Parts: sequence; structure tokens; C-alpha cells
Amino acid sequence: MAHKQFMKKKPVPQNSLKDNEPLKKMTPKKSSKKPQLLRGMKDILPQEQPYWEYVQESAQQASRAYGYQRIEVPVLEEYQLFARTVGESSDIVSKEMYDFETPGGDHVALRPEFTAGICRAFIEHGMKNIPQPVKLWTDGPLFRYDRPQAGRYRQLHQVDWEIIGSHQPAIDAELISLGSHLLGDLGLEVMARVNSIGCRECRPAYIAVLKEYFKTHKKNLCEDCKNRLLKNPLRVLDCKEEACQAIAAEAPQIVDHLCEACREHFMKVLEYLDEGDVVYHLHPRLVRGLDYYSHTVFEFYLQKDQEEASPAALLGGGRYDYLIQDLGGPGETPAVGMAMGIERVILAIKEAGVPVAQPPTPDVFLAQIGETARKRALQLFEDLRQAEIAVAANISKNGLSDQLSLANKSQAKITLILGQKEMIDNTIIARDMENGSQETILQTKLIDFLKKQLKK
RNA sequence: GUGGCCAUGGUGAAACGGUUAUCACGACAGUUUGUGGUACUGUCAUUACGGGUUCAAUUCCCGUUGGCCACCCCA
Repeated sequence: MAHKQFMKKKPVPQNSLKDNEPLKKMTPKKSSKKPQLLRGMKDILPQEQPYWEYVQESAQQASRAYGYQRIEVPVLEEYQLFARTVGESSDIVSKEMYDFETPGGDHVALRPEFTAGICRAFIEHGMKNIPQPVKLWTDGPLFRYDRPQAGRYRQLHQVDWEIIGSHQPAIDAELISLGSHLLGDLGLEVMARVNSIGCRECRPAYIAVLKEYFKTHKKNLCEDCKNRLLKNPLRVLDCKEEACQAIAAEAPQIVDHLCEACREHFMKVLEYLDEGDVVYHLHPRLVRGLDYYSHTVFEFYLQKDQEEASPAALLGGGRYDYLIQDLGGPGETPAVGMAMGIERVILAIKEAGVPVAQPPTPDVFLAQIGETARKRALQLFEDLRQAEIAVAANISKNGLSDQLSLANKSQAKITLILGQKEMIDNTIIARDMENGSQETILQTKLIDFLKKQLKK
């Protein structure tokens, strides 16, 4: 029923059929409007695939090397799952979520991030009963209804890692280290910003202090910040307005207001990071937009962007010690997680001119002339494939010129030519595409011949 | 959600009120039916969609859709 409202009925032109009018005029004008991508959606075309494979394969390799197990969670979850974790008041939930009612009356949402779904799975499958911490990774599409820009889409892709079940600061450092090394392996020069936003004990106290401070400067803050002061005072810290930045620069820093436990935890994290080769800066004004974070938070940027007022983070994450408990999971299940934006990483890779592997070219191209040869070619194609010779062909073509031209474009090293004549004496021609020299060989010897030629 | 710039074949561009919308790349079909990477010929756009102004609109105006940029926010 709901769809009725979208069916805006256009007045149907009542062009009456005049007696002498040629029928042609009556054929409905086909809609000239071409189908178009929905705003913020993107096709990932064949020529983009090498970049995606490069990033996804690197991520998979790194995840395995660091001992993560793959998990996949649904694109669709209960609306409440995100409202409870990401936060009802957060922008992601309050204005960027694709949510709707199912025909059965459930309020559901397209996932705007991974953590909530993975934590739901952790609880639902009793993962508290396997050795802790549980290290999980995944990747896939996420949906956020905001205004698109380059490197920002409504359907976006992330790689995500979660370590659930340990409060150990070494875990935070391990995760950050994975992020740093993966981005480095991808060929990007990055640096991390790291901060601690405290726990439920010390953060409220700090926020109170911060509020006091900003109130004394209220008249110099921008309009947005006056709002933020009420809603989420921490966000005033990373406002881009110069005036606000100046005020924020002098603001009390959270690191000076952490409770003893948080302070110790954070110091330990930094200590572990110092042991490794992670390039990081302590960034006392770094806060993150999701409500569930506590303690350690971090983001990675391109080194060349670090001077920018608002560099786009390639990867971000932090600790969320309360989330699982808040969802009704086993008490005391601290966790850390992070996610990497694939589109942004690819953008950065392109800008940096990092070379990515192109799809392999075929070893041989199989050309056929005539109907009997075509039938034989179909078999031969399969024989070659099973002999692990990468073979290309375009069986729909007839002319040899055409096929040679395609062979040339495919960059095959050898073209095999199978025609009437060869069919009669069971031979096949092998043409070297470099120098044009040809050799006629028995079909029975073909695979040996090719293996020798291709040094397989 | 706010503000700005933009929209011409598959791709990249030109024309910017006035005859059949120009060029390059590309794709497809050929150059007398068995030899590619050069050459030649042909085909491939009701100028995003809808409306308005005008004798005339790709060109001006409005709306819609989409892209980009700056916010908001985030990856």
C-alpha cells in the first residue's frame, strides 16, 4: 500500500486516434529518460576492480597474519540495535540512517557501521565462551544517507576489525599497529592521531570542566558550537572555525582530567606504541562521533594532509568497553575496534600513484575458422584450461583477422589457429604474436608444446 | 539538511541564440570471404529529464535528477 503514494499519476494524454493518422504516431513514445544511479551510489566498474582487489586482498592477508577470523553479518538489522549503540542523538542515527518498516511491521535499518552488528553476533552466539579476546574482521557495504562528495558515498565500503573481550592496553596498541602497517603496506604514508576520552567516571567530570570553560567564551564561539555546547561539548574541540579553534586550543585537556585507571591505561597504550614503529601524535582534541567510544580513540590520516584543518580520516576506531554490556551481553566485555574506508583508501592510492596489479593476460588466444573447427575449439579450450594454460578466445567471431586483432588486444603471447585444413590433418598453427613466426604442430602435442614455449 | 559551481555520443573535449551539433579516442561492420599490432570506408547524440522565453535554444530562465566543492558529519 505504501508504494501508492509514489505512483504520482501523470495525466495520460488522450490523443484520440484520428481516422487518417498513421499508426506510427500512436506507438507510445518510449521514455527518453535513461536510468540513472541513485544519489551517492556508485558502480564499481571492471577498470576499478584492480584497486578493490588490491585493498581487499591486502586487508585479508593482514587480518589473517594478525590472527583475525572472518565474520559476516547482515546488511539489515533491527533499527534499535543502532539507536542503542551508535546513539540516538548521533548524526549517523538521527539523520543518516536508511530505516524503514518491513511488511511484517518491524522497524529495521541498513547498517551504517559494523560494530553494532558484530557485537550483536558476539552476544547471540555466546562468543564469551571461546578463548578471549575474540578477534574478528569483515568487510562490505555500509549505508549512510548524507550528502555525497568525492570519497564519500551513501553506499560506502569499509574493512572492519574488532577485538572483543580484553581490557589490556596492549590490545589497543596491537590494533593501531595493524592499521598502521596495513596502510603502510598499501603504499600510503600515514600517521595516527591518538587520544583518550576517558571512562564513565572521569569523562562527565571533564565535560563539566570543559563546559565551564567554553561558557566563559561563549560569545566568541560560532553558532554551531553554541549548539554543540549543549548537545556534545567535546565536539567544540574539533570545530574548524578559527575563532573556535583558538578557544579550543586553550581549553582544558582531557588527558589532564583522566581518572587514575584511564590515565594508566592510556599511558600503557602509548608505551606499547612507542615500542613499535607506528607514527603517531598525541592529539588531545580528538573526539569521535559515535557514542559508544570510551578510553582510547584514534584516526589515521595521510601524512601530507596533517596540516589541513579537517583531513579525511582513512581509518578510525577506538575502545568501547560498555557497548556489549549495554546491549544485554555478558557483563564486563571490554572491546576495541576500527574501520578503514575503502573508497578513501583507493582515492589516496590513486593520488599517490601506487601501482596495483593488473589482471593477468592470457597465455594463448584460440582462433577458429569454420564450423567444425569451432566445435573442436570448444573442447580444446577446456583441455587448455585444465592444463592450466590461461586461454582466451572469442568463439562468436568468424573472421581470422578479427580474431587476430582480438588476440593482439588481449596481449596473448601465442595465438592458436584452427581451420579446415588443420582439422583434416589434426594439426594446429601456433603463431608467435611478438615476431609473427608460425609453426604447425600436431594437436596431440599441443599442450607439451605450449608448456615448453611458455616455460611452464 | 545549508550554500556555491556544473551536466554535449561509450570516453575526453569543441560549438555558447541561427543552416544536416565539430573533433579525437573507442566500439561495431567492411576493404571480394585463412593472418593482428599500421591504412581506408561506413555506422554509432531527438545536447541528463521536464517546462518556459524567442521567429529560432546545446546556448537564456525555472523546476527535477545526478556530479563536484565548502559546511554539517563521517570512513
